Amino acid sequence: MRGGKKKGTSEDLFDQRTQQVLQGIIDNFISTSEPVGSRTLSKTLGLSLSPATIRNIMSDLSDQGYLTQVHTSGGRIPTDKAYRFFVDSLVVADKLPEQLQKNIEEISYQGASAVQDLLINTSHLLAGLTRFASLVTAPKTSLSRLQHIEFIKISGDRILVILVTKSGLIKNRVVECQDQLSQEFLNSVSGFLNEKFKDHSLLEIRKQILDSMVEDKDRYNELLAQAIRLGKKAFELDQPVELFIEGQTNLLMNQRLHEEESKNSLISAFEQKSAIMEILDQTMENQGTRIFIGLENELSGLQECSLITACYGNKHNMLGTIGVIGPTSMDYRRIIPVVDYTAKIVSQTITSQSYD
Amino acid sequence: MRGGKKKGTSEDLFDQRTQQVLQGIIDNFISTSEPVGSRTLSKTLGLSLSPATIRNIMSDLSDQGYLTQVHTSGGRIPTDKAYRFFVDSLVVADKLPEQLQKNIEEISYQGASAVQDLLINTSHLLAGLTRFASLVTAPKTSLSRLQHIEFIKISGDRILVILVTKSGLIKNRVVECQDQLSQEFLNSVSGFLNEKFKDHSLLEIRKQILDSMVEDKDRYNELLAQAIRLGKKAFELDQPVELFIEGQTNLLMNQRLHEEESKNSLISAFEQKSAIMEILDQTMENQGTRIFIGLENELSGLQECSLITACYGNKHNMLGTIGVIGPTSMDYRRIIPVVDYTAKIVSQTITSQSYD
DNA sequence: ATTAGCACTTAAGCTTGATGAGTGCTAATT
DNA sequence: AATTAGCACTCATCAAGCTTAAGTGCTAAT
Repeated sequence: MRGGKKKGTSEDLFDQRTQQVLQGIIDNFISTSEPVGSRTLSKTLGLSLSPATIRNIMSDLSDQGYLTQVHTSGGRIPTDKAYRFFVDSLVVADKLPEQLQKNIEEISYQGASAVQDLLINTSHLLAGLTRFASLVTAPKTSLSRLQHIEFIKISGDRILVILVTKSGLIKNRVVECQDQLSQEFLNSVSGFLNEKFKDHSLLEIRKQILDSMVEDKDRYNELLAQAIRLGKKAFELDQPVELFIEGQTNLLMNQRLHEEESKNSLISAFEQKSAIMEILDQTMENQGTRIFIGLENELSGLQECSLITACYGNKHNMLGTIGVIGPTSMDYRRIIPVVDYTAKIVSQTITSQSYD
Repeated sequence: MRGGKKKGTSEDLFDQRTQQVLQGIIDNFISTSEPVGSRTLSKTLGLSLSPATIRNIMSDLSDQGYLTQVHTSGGRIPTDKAYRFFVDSLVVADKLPEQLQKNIEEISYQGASAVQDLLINTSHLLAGLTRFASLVTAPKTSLSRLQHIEFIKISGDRILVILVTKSGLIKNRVVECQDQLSQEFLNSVSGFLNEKFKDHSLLEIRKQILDSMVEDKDRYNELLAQAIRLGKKAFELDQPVELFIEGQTNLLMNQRLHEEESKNSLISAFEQKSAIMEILDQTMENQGTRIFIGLENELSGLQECSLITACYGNKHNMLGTIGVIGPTSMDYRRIIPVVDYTAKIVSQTITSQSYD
């Protein structure tokens, strides 16, 4: 009645029935993790089609790359392409059960007065709710804007630098300093820096400081000189990868990844934190939930997994990313809304705590 | 020649040969993880004893609880008791290879200006060197003595509290405060607290503050009143369990723990961080390396593992504990010196950085 | 005290055959 | 023209039976 499925071209527009069959296979496989055959499908699927008919449809789907067979005879399983199709046609994700919503909302209360705590709570929560591995990145420090900087002398030659960003991040680090500086002097320095740089992004500040060092290096104002010297130390803080990963063990214990080898490559993937950071950074370009299925993942260890991410941020811009990593055959309908809503709550919490 | 081994009593004093056999079995099992039989032993062991003789000895050892058989016939494996004997008779642990020493010494350089960083490095290192799971506790905050406290106003009603302890821990937390307090005022408050409480332990400080609140609650000195109020907030900081665990996946991937069930109970053991902390806290009573083998562990999930711990601290007292968790059949000769030396280096580094 | 010899035990590996779920293809049916 | 029934074929899984190798305990010889 509708568009013919046997067009000869490799168009991937299938009629409604084909789609239902594919859907059925995916659903079935997601819940059982077993290859699904024509007979089973004929029964579980609402449509009253004989196994033979279904076989024909499945055969077409295999040709188009939506299904594969593990063994010559033993049912078929969805490919990455099938999941992609499935996810794309998932117009409206499931509504999140109220209980889950409440669970998620709780992260903002659990004594998370600093952003870091909030993020740790979040990664706990995601790992717990999904029983997969969770990823959470901290707001990128270099893009954050300065809220406050302070120097505290804690011993003769050690100064504690405290940096608070608008997004609510608090960083501290001890720097050593050969000159003996009094606390009063340090106060003037931080006062100066606060006044001059408040609201500027850390990246910008670093740049300006480096510039002034070049230009004014023989300036005779001692305050200024020290301010620049200390400022350089404070702002050049390399950004240690701030990535919270949790629930890796969940993933390893997951029945769906049984091969020893894939587990090992997964572990080594988790060890490449900076590679993961990079991927997550890229997701910040556009808002909303993003889904990487199997081979779509750039990191080879994750190519038997799916990665679901969502960004959080305030009204001005996106700050960081949260996500989960699970088997490609995860229950997308359940997981996507969880990640989505969690990102929303994190955003809200951060916004309400930001100092804008 | 020497004390008879067949005394009838259950004395566990065996002659040298018996001991050598036990040693051989343990060594063999540690390196192969396979039950070891009389024939193998007869060959690998230097002594020229026939399998039959060795069988007799093994039989005795079984009676005394040092060996068990997994199957009726299939070699024997050492029990916890055997490892305990082995470890106890390990008078001098192996000398640590120089390369390893160097690796360990590096932890103090990797940009660890704050104690927390040092501890994270340490837990990384231990997990990496042993390929087991590592545990590191932070110095107990309540026992640490105050080096410096500071309040920074970061928005209308939010105050950042920074606490530096003598041991080099830096803690920060945001507290909310209904009264509008100026930064100058906060400076006086922190000045007051610093002066009054420097060098006191946090526990003590908290107690004194609570006492003053009872005694002086209607005192009219505003500075004092606020100092106490803020101080209460600052020092009542619950102590979130500061325990760094790393390399759990190492342990799960370890061939020696294959049963699904034991893996699961191990995972749940790791989730009970506070229980682990408690065990580690107890080890701080006496210095030196401590070893808990199998059932000696109080936490049920760890009863198929051994826990090796050592404390670190400065000249005055022990601050925290480091340790590793591995299979009972780990290579104690190699692992013990690693934990030992690492603790030594951590102690040195902390001492050199402490503000005493 | 030690050892050789022997009967016995058992895990693990291998083959075999039956079973059942699944497939592709063709021919009959609607 | 689409659907279905029928059939031959494939293959994983399981159980049964068999063999092998490593190990044990016991007894008798050394």
